[in-house]
Amino acid sequence: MASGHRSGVLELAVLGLLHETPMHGYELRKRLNAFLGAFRAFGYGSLYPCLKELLAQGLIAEEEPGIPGSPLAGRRSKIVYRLTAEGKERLEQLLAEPGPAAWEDDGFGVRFAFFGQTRADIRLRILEGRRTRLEERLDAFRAALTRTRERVDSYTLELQRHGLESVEREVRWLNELIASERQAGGEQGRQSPPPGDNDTSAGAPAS
Amino acid sequence: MASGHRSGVLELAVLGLLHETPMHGYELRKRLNAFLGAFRAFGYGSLYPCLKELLAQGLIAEEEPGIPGSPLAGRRSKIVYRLTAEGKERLEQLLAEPGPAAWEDDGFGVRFAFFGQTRADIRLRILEGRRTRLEERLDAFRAALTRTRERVDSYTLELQRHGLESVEREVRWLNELIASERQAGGEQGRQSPPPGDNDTSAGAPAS
DNA sequence: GTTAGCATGTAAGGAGTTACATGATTTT
DNA sequence: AAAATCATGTAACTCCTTACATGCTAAC
Repeated sequence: MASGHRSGVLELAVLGLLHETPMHGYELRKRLNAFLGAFRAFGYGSLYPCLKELLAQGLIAEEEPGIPGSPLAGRRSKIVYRLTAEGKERLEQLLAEPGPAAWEDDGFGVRFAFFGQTRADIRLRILEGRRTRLEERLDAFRAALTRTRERVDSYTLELQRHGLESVEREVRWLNELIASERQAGGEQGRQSPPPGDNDTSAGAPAS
Repeated sequence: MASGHRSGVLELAVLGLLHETPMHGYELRKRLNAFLGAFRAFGYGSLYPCLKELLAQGLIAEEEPGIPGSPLAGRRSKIVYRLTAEGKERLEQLLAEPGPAAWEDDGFGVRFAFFGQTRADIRLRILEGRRTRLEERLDAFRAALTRTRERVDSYTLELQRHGLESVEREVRWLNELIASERQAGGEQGRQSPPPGDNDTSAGAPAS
């Protein structure tokens, strides 16, 4: 009920960033766009309504200023948000959520960006899901190429060739990532690193 | 007035495909998705409303069956659409339209796919616009990378690295295309091939 | 004669975008 | 004190997706 018009990339990204540290909207947006960088960008018109609803759902809360009862209780012009306990739960659920959401371009991108907060077995599942998705695309695509071979002009063909190569390239990238995840996961005990928060030297691939 | 809720990728793609040959919706959708292949896909829920409105605007028309006054005048179950003269005009206008629409991911993709129907000078302008757009992205991106360098974990970094490389790769691709356009354009007279319809051996890049 | 897939559509709604409006703070 | 830019928001709209509904036609 109560019209949820939220779910998707933005919610996840906001929760994920606020998990690292509390922030106000303006800064959040900058970090967001730096973070998602090449593949997505949001404006305030998307961000603020999203914050509003996350607040209504109790997933985030306005940070209380240091001294309660101080004369600063009036409207401060910065509103700092932090993740609540429920928000943290929701974040974990979203990051681990199986199914299409995690393989599509955007959904995969955000989830990958937060891999540092994700269990090793789930990381692997997401990487493999993404690869399968891309390989399906490649098949459909190659089939279409062979079928229509003769009937398209060279520009169309060139576009498809370039698209194909891009996807192939991403598959190779995924293969490397998967290999290095498997290695890291197989070496020591099992999956899932100890729930002490990860530092910067996590299990990510060597350059 | 009269609520135009059409403009963007689909309209252009439909007009472009119908320019090549008349078709009914079902087939159009298949061709569409084969054509745009890697980077976009549409469902009937998008296509049919689009056809409806293009029809209302007079940009496309239902094909008359061969024999007028024949007993087949009742509802045929296939509705074949063709491009009208106004539709062709609109198509040319859309393909040549300057500004952001032609540099963004989708807008550029469709326009490039129809380069065979586009004047040489416009092709070059679009390619260069796209390149500029991507280079802006690269700058903003590299700046963000340097600023946040130390504060992100290795997965985030890896994602950004991969994103950066993808964009760089597309820039190189564009550079090759631009070079080969310049060469082809500079060799004979000037820009814009004679307005006799182009055959398949157009000026596209060598593999 | 019934499944499979061709063919056409509609209603509801999701996920943002664009353009606008406005106040607070810092810089010059 | 003017200009820049930080900071927060809303209303309207766009463009597409999902789920549904329906009939036709060819194959088995």
